[in-house]
Amino acid sequence: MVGRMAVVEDELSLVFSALADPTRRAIVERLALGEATVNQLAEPFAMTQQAISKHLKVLERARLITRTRTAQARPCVLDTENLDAAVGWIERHRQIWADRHDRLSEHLAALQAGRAKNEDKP
Amino acid sequence: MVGRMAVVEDELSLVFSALADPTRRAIVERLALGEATVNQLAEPFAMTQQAISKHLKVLERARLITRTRTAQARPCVLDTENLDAAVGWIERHRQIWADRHDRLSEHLAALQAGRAKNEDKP
DNA sequence: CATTTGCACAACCAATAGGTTGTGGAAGTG
DNA sequence: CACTTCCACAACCTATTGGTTGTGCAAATG
Repeated sequence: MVGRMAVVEDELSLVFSALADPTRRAIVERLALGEATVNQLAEPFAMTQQAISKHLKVLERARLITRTRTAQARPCVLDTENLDAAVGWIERHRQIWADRHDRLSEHLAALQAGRAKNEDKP
Repeated sequence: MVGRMAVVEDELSLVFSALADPTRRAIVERLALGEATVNQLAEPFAMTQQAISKHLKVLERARLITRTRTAQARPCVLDTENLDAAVGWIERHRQIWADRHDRLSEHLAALQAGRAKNEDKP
C-alpha cells in the first residue's frame, strides 16, 4: 500500500475536523445566536462568499448545520446533535483519566503522608 | 492575496484537528486507561511505528499528551486540560442554541395548542 | 564489545484543505 | 422585460496531512 488515504470518514472525524477551523467555529458561534443567511455569515470575514459557502458545506456534511430554503435565500440553522456527540466522546475518556488521576493523586498523597511520619522535610 | 494559509494556529484548532483523526482518537482512548510507550500504542494499528510517532507529535503539539523519558522508552500520558477546553467551547455555544431552541419548541407547542382548539387533525 | 530494542528524523508521495477567480442560475424588484 | 441579489459550481493553486521507506542514535542486553 502506497499512500492510501482514509476512505470511509466516520461522523466523529467529520465533526472534529469541521470544528478545527477558526472561521467555521466563528460561524457556529454566530449561528448559536440564531439562523443566518450565507451573506450575513460571510459579512464579518475577509474572504469571498464562495469560500464561506465551502465552509458551510463542510459544516453541513458534518451535520452541524441544516439549511432550509426561504425564497432565494438559504438560511442556516445550528444542529446540536453532533455537538453533543463530540462532547460525549471527549467526556467519556476524559472522565476515565480524571478518575485514575484522582486515585493516583490519592496514592501519592498517602505515600507523602507515610513519609511525613519519618521526616518533616522530604 | 493568493492562496495564503493559516499561519498562527490557535490552540483550539490544534486540539480539534488532533481529535479529527480516528487513529489519534484511538490513541487517546488507550491513554485514558493509563500511560503507554510508543510501541505499545503502535501495536494495534496496521501502520508503521514512524506513522504513530507522527500522530503522537500532533497530539503533543495540541498538548493533549505529555511525554516523559524512562530509560530508552518515551511513555505518553494524557493531559486533559485541553480536552476540557474543547468541551468548554462546545458547551458554551451548544447551550445558547439549546435555550433558544427550547423557547422555539415552546412557542411552536403553544401555536399547536391554539390550533388544537379549532381542528383535531393538523 | 556486539547486538537488539525503542524511537525519531528526513525525503518522498498522493490526497485533502482552504483559498482564489470566473461564471451562471433562480428568485425578487425597477 | 431588464436588472439586481443570493448563492453554488468548476477550475485552479499552494500548503498541509497522513502515510511510506530508509537511516541512525542511545540505551539495555547477551
